[in-house]
Amino acid sequence: MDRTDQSLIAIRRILRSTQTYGRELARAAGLTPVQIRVLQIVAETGAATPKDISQRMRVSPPTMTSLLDRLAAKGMVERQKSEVDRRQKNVVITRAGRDAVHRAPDPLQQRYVSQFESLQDWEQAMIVAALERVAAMLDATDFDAAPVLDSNLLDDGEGGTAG
Amino acid sequence: MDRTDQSLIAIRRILRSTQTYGRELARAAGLTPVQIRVLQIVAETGAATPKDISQRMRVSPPTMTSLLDRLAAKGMVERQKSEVDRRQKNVVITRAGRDAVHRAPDPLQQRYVSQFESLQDWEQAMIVAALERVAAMLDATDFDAAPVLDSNLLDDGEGGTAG
DNA sequence: TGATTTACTTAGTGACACTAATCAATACGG
DNA sequence: CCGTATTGATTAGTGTCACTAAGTAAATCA
Repeated sequence: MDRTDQSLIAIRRILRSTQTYGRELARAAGLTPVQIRVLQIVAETGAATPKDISQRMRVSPPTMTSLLDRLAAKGMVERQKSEVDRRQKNVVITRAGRDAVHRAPDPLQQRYVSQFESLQDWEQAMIVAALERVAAMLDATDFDAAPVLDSNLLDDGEGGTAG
Repeated sequence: MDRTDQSLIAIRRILRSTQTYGRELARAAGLTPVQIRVLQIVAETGAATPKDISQRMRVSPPTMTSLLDRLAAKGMVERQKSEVDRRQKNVVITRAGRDAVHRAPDPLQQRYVSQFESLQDWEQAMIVAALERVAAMLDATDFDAAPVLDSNLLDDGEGGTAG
């Protein structure tokens, strides 16, 4: 078992725990993980077109339509006609949507943050460096993987175009 | 933006790229990511009961039934009656299933391994240490998160109970 | 033996993902 | 300016994956 295998196993453990655990936690907020992700993106960008969101989430436009249908039915988002291009619609988050995102903080936070923050300073630094290295190796994509972080940043965090 | 946020962003980038990228890659093998995961577990354990697999994947028994139905319909697995308990069934992988797992190596491997292996030795060590730290923080579950690694290890890797 | 538990399946539902086709609005070329 | 092509969003239809509730068969226990 070499280091490559070790690192892969660790990554998979991370994936697995967040995925499965994320389902339970999101459901406690009455929303699915995917729905929360959409809300986060909408909240972060202020007003995005369906196409924007679908590209950001790597999902086809029809999928986004149905996701937005569900979120709109729950009163979490609204679709407004665009002024500049009447084919487009601007998706905006409602008060209820913003509240929901706040109530359903990211699954990662729940079990991770407190532990991370209790680490030594040098450990935190090492972990950040390593994670960013790994992310860079994996995330070699063209698109702007603007990090949807946590709901605390969403209210004022409009300019989240992490390039 | 403190270190906690940085680490969360990095983790999310990892999750996102592997999730979305994983879909495409798994489909190239004619199987979905979930199906591959089942096959990996079955291959790794030799013969597992549906219950075993469902618990391992954190999925309800009916879900596992339908997953196994699909895999059986494709000839990837077989359900054999258990000798010790006739309520149980032993799920075993077929030749075709093993081939499929081989053809569809983990998405992680594809973009990650070559880059990782080109790193300096000290960098590899640092990354492994950091990833395992993060995994331990996230993966605070009761069950044995036996790492399904890559298909190359499956043929002989029976004893993969990483506790 | 009869009641309970356990393992798996069936039935029914919902979320999420896709492709193909549709409709409205914009952009382009002559 | 007008017709065609392109673009943005939706509708229609399908398949996978997830769940709960209920059913069947076998094992266990009182």
